Amino acid sequence: MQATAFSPHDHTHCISSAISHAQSLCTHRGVRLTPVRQRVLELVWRSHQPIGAYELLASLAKEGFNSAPPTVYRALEFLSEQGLLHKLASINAYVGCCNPDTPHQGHFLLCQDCHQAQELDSQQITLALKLSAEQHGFEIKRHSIEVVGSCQGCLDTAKIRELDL
Amino acid sequence: MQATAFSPHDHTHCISSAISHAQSLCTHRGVRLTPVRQRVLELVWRSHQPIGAYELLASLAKEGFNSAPPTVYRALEFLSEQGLLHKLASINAYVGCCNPDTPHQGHFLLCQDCHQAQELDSQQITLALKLSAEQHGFEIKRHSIEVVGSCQGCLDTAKIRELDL
DNA sequence: GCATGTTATGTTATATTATAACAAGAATCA
DNA sequence: TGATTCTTGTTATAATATAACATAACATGC
Repeated sequence: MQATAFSPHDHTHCISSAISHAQSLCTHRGVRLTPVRQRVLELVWRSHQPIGAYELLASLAKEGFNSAPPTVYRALEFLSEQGLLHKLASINAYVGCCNPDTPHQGHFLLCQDCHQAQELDSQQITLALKLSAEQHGFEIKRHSIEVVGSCQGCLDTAKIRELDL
Repeated sequence: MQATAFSPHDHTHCISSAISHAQSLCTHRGVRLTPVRQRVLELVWRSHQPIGAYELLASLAKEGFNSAPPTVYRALEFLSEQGLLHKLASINAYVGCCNPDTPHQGHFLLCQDCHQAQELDSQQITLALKLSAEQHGFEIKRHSIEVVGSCQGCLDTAKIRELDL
């Protein structure tokens, strides 16, 4: 099985690979991954959960970066435009994108227990949405799907607890 | 074709039928559709677009209702719990639910031109999501889908404008 | 180099959205 | 009627996000 946010993995590797990937992607596109932007992306990846703007801002402040809200919101806007992260509107939090090369929309599983987010890549969902929109003569520009529930790990943990009682 | 938010229709009828529906539903469930709650629901339906909490609050104030934020947020919470409206997280706005009897999740088409919202009811989408979640051992509690784009009417209008040039 | 336009950041203030906490009132019901 | 629960009133504040304008850094053609 592939590595997912919900299963144990070497997250340090995730971060460094995401950053180097972002660097080459930006170079290739002729846009600038400035220090603040890169740092914000690192912080987003470093967090094991979707992270809020003001939490990012606090981290930036500790590290001596400028720490007024526009700083982080601008960085988030840039990273979002470049497809390097997604915003989860239902929880006002941001999460790194695993696959920034191919433009796509965010489909997420959000675990309400461990608060981790797993990005989905389901062509079926995209197709079903497309068909449904077509039936209404609707032209899709972008979309977002946020699924809240419990991930496998947390479900297992809960079951084990029940047995212990 | 059925009536949709994007096609012309007698919206006054929508409102009154939604309210009377809500009334009987609340009676049946033994919960109270108090004056504020009913008025908020009416205002949501009266708006031809998803409407924000503070806009609702301003209307309530004009009508002599109490107009501190908790008033409207409490009403919205109640109505949401009863399935009488949905929140659109991506635009922080609320929209009446067409089908509050059968518990379901919000799937919406949001037109970026006329700002109207159309609720979808696609079993295919729900199924595709369910399958995708199952593959990850994920148990869905709730989900939301928000699709931004252009509705048929606005697309047509745009085409006509092009011809006129 | 350096003038110029463009992009990015700094800074202050404020807008927008939402909730906490506690008091008071109204409905329900034994 | 007293106890209980649900609902609303009220004040304050938290959390999220943007406007507006100044300054700095970079890029580009001359």
